[in-house]
Amino acid sequence: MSTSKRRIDRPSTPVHSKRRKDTQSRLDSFFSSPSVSERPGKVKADSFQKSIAKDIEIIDVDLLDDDVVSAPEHQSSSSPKKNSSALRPVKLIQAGRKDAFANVQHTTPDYAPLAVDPSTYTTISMDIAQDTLSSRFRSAEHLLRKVFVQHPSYDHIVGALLEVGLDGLPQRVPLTVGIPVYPALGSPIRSFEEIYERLNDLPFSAELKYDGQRAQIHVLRQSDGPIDVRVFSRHLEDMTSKYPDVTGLMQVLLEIHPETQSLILDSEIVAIDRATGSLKSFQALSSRARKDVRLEKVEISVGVFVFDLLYLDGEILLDRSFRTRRSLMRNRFPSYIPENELLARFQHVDSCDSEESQIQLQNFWETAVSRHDTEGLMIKLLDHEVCDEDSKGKLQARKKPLSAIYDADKRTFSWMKLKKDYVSGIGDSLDLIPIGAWYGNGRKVKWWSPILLGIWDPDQGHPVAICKCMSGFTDAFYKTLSEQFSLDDASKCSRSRLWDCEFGGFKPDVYFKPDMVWEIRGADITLSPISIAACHLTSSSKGLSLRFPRFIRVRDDKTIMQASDASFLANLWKSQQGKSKEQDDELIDVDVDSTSDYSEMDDIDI
DNA sequence: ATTGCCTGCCC
DNA sequence: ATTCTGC
DNA sequence: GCAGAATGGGCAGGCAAT
Repeated sequence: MSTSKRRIDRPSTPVHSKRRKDTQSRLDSFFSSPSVSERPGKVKADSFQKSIAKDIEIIDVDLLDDDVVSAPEHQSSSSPKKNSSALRPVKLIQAGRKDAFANVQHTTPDYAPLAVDPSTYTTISMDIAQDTLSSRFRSAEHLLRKVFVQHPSYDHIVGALLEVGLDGLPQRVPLTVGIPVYPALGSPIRSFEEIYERLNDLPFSAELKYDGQRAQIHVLRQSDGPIDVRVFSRHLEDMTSKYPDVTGLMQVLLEIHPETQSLILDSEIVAIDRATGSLKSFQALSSRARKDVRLEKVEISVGVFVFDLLYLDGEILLDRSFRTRRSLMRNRFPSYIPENELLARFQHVDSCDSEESQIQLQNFWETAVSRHDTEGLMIKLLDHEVCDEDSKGKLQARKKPLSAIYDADKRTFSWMKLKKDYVSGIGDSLDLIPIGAWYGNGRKVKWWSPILLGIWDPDQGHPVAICKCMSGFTDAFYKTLSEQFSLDDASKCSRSRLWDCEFGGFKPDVYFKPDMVWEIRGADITLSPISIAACHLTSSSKGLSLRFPRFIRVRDDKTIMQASDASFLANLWKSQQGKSKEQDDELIDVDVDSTSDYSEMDDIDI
């Protein structure tokens, strides 16, 4: 077995190839970026965030398993000492240890390209004191991660690493138009109080949070004229062929702005009604065709609601403050509706800055809550926090100052999402009956998970399945539940359908005796292909279900006959239909009766 | 051709 | 997506 | 505070069975 072959160039690692999508090759070929190797990549782009070690595994386990693991001539044939030095990095990697990555990285420059000496690993490890080593590992890992989230190409990174090592890496592999950046994310919060706690009076912007699809749009004017556009999803999938209407929009936009060479925008693509301009549901958007869509074939029009600018004409803007990036974006690229009706619209997200006034902010939130076509607000810190000299040394143990950079791949509190359905008293809360369950997996093997829930049908006098639920339960609750509904007690739980219920398309492993009521929260009511709940009350005779269902609490005070019923559900659904602006007043007739509990409509204080 | 089932991706 | 748990 | 795990509804697309 040859030890000299660099397995980096092999098409894939057998062990890991199955689930890996061919993202890398597409990234590398786009805009004729300088591909380092011709390898048809098999690297899953987002695995870095799961564990750096697991990704480098692709590069280096390849190396190692050829050169070390499956090279018995290097080891004794029978019982190789499990911790023999040459195997150490492999072990670390297999154990998912992050420092394994750094270990490998540090040794990378020592690889002779065609002849790897496995002992290199430990030689280096042994020479350096453990703490020095681990701190070096940490900073190496940190640097690599930072480079990776702005330019997720292993080919480029490994190539640069072999040439210039860690130090020159950021300059060698910078953010590049055509290579997607891992998007910045927002942390969930549940009140304005929490905003002020976190931001402590620093100015922020509140943006409407639209219910669409995240899109990072790259635009590059090529030297010979044509304008290249790429659209990437939140997980960096290339969606360009799904959105010819967005591509077309960006091309005309650059025709209007002949001075512009290149840019990267962050945005939400939202389905819109072409006639009225009102927003359509997420479900409408997701019914669009996804592959090789032709502009004339587009059936659902969209608006591109832009909210950030990451790159402009050769300048990387990630480290600028949000205020700077935003004003650059707004001033340079005003909202625009193309004449060609087939093209997407270019719009800025609606927003209200905290500097305007408390009243305006309050109104903004209330508007967001009342219209049913938005999810809530995104709160974004506008400026980097500055630590003044006085407080520097002496004052309290300060937290790290907040920054308003574009923090690729991070869920920070400089971006917060305040969704209506997080806030108690707002959003859809249902009282549902557990009527069945499935056997759990993994850490939930000992318990029932998910649980099947039903509404109450007063006409038939039995529950009707509406959705499954697996979120919001504590381990302790699961335990209790497994005792309350045990197959040992056939009066409560059974493999066969002993109790009168309708299940629609749901086929649980076990059935529960309808016996209790739980409060379940969700974001939206959906028209469901498998639920038959309230199906006689919907236009399409499809049933209704719940988006993002999660358990809130047991309703000991309710019997199953007091659970939410079909008409309550149907009213919720109707009230959320077609409600863009003010036009929904006639429809709202949700009876706030005994079946629901709206008692705790706590206003949120601003 | 049509239907059903599974995967992969969106949220 | 949401949530809980363990480091 | 963060990563990891388990799994929600629902769509298009692809493939196999009818």
